[in-house]
Amino acid sequence: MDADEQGLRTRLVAAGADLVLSEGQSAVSLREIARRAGVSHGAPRRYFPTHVDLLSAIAREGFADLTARVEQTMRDVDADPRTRLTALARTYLDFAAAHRGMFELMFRHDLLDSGRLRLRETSLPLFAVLADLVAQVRRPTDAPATVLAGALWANLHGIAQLWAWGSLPLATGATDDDALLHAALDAHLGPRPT
Amino acid sequence: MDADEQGLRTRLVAAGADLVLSEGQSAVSLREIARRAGVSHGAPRRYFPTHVDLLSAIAREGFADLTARVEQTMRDVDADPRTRLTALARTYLDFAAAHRGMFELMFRHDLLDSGRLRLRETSLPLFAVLADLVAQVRRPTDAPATVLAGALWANLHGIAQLWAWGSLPLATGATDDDALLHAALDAHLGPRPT
DNA sequence: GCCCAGGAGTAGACATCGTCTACGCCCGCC
DNA sequence: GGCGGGCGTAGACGATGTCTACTCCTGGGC
Repeated sequence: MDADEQGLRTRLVAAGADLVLSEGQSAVSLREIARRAGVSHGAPRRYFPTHVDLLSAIAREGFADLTARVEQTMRDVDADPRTRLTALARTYLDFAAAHRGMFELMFRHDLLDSGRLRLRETSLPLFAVLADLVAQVRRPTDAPATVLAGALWANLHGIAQLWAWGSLPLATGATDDDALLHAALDAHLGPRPT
Repeated sequence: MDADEQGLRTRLVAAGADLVLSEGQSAVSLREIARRAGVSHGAPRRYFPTHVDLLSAIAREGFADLTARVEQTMRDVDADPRTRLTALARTYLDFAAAHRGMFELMFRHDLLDSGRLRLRETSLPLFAVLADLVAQVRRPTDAPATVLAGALWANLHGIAQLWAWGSLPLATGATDDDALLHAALDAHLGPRPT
């Protein structure tokens, strides 16, 4: 099962993922992906009717990658839910910073709206992991579990984007995002138990 | 000072803003903007060396619009800082929902990174308004003021994007974003005083 | 009154892109 | 052994961003 032996569909998605990771979103053209995969510019069309379909498949790969990283993190840290949430948040932020182009692609609204490959639903397993942990640490006076989890996800997502985009470093003058991460966790989940 | 009498530079930015508001980001091509402004496709080049420069000017217009809306909101609501923060947050979310294409353009990382027109700095006045209010309601045990404000901004931004993009409605099953907004405010600023 | 220098916009060329269509090649099956 | 269909090629088309050569017009100096 060498990489060269895989189907063209798989190779196209892999080439696109490589490309967006290394060169950014603007480099992910149909024709460049086809070139990297060693096929003509018309070849992708047999598997992906439009460019958007191919990009959606690449974005799915991104969600799969992020989900896998989170699950690996969940295997690596101990059982305390709060510790696990902190590690999950750290993984999310690190992913966004290290794979900015892919992170951007994953949340392109035109891809999400296109409904190709049910891209929007692809984030649900990830949210489920977060929601499960949130439910374990939720205090009675907190918002309902799904609201609390949604608000926390949004906070992580906002920090990830605004930080990676450079807006938050500029506005806060901070040099790393750790303070923001812990501020968000403390705000939504209560102060970290010592 | 009729609109037709303004300089081409102004007309191009206005045409681009109209376009991104009504047709979305993919419609904001150099040539289409030039067509709407009634000039040839080469004309914008005299004022904006590249497409990115023109898009950055349009995004600046977006930040100016959002800032103006927030300031208008600040004039409309009473003096209680917490009430003002709630109104600010509501304005931010409404703007993102009502002007999705512009909101998206304003936070395109390639525009922010290009440094054209110091686009990234354009969000600072807005952040200053938020930070000022946050400082007024900050409790002694909270995170430092800039961190608290940054975390809250990120939360608002995350809710705005994930909600407008459809991810949060899908994940939480909610039909409006009010619960998320108040959950975020309560989390960062403490429960709303009755 | 003339000239002319330079700003402002036009128009065409070029490479690239996404999409569409017509065409070949090759492998397996009867 | 022939043939049909999946798989990929190749060329065309319109659109885009950028570059360059050009035209037009206007205003100031003599």
